[in-house]
Amino acid sequence: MKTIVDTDRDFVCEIDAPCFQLLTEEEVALMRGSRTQVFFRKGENLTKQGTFASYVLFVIEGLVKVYVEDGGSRNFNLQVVRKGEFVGLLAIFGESIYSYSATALTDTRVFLVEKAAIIKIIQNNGMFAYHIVEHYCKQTSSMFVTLRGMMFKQMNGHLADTLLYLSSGRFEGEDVISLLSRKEIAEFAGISTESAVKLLKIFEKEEIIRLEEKKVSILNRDLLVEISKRG
Amino acid sequence: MKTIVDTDRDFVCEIDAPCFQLLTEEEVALMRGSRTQVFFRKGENLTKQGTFASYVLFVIEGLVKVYVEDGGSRNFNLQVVRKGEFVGLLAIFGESIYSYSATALTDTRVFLVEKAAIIKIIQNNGMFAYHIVEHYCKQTSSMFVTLRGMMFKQMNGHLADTLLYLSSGRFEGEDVISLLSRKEIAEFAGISTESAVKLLKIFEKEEIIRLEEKKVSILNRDLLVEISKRG
DNA sequence: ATTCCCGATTGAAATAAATCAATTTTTTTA
DNA sequence: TAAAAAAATTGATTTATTTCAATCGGGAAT
Repeated sequence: MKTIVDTDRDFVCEIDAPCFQLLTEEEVALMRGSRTQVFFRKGENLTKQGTFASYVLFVIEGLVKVYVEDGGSRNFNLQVVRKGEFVGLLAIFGESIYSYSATALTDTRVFLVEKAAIIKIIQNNGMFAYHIVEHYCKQTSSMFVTLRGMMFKQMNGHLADTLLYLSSGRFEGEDVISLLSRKEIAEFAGISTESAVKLLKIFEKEEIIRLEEKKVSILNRDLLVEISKRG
Repeated sequence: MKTIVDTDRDFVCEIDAPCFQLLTEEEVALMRGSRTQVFFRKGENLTKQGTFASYVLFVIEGLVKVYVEDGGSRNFNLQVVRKGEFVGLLAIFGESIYSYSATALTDTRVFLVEKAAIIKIIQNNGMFAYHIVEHYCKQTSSMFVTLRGMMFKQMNGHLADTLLYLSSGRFEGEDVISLLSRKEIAEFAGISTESAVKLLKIFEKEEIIRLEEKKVSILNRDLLVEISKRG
């Protein structure tokens, strides 16, 4: 991990995320004092599940895969985080242990904010806290959706959900799927790599998707939605 | 659902939950103006997944089962909520749709707080917001644990986790398991009722638990923890 | 260019758990 | 109290999906 401290540029100029507009000058100063810019190369870990979390990460540039591990070799990929979003915000409270691991899917630029600074600002600035609460709500909501999906659907549905998620507008046209190996796609769907490979072929045969190398093009989104709904 | 409005008693006297101590008189007044007391009989629904959520529920007395549904007949039970805890707080933001259903395991007394009142107080009172954030952190953390469990463990581990959770100190000695049917226990473990029944028998034979009618006594908690860890 | 290695692919076998079907027990209702 | 309904139990069967084993292919290193 290469740490490149950047004290010259102005914090507020860099960060135009909505929630930072809410800070007073005092709070900006507090955060400026406690943040550090860091680069992560593709494949490097931003957080590691179970390790002590003393800071929160805010993504400035790049894509990050968030996943949970079973300790052994199995992972389950939860989401792809992009610029303007936090990683590790959960660890602010309670045990200060990261609940999940995160690795860079592309070269990624983040800044680290001391937990203490975030906590202080949350306590002092209701509007900022409100945005943090909003973040949690969304995260938790999406966890509910994920959990329900995992509990009630089977392979077809899981893979359909994965393809829909990874090809959604959320990533502003970036081709996230092409950044992933078959194994990683399988880990998003929560199925074995072999199952993912076979099922992708089946989807291709049914003209739901087109496969070219690592690229996966969605040919029939409606049908994917249908498969997702059926479960 | 029987709605019993109770405007006589004093809000603050009733509610000694930590987060309400943080409110200013103004805020208490705001909340007092927008809350309604309601009784739910055992088995009644406090929230129904997918319905519009205009208020948040705060449990004053009783036990509530929170679960997600698949639309059909299958449920997955997430947690048991007790007095002093919120239900439906998630719906404050975003779509205002309950992400989960909740039903009373015992006769339950709650009060309903208008979403708008909660939002206003969060925005104005950083310390209160901080507590709400804490609530979300805990909820999300436990979702991560649940999700990891569901993804990586199998039946034994699921049932062990369920028994450990339901017999934990969290419920102050209340015998939660006895309130549940076999089907409901299975729904906590995320396995079929038949599997739960068979596995409970096996645990009994291995002297990990004792079964008497609906009562389940934990004889060997360490072994359950071991089974939970093994997965 | 050739070898090596890792990821992708494919089919066959194994397996965990669900479903099904039948019976017993418990609870509710009349 | 008897009858009916619901829940629990049990064993047999089915099924979805994983695991295993073997092969293929493309890029990196030599």
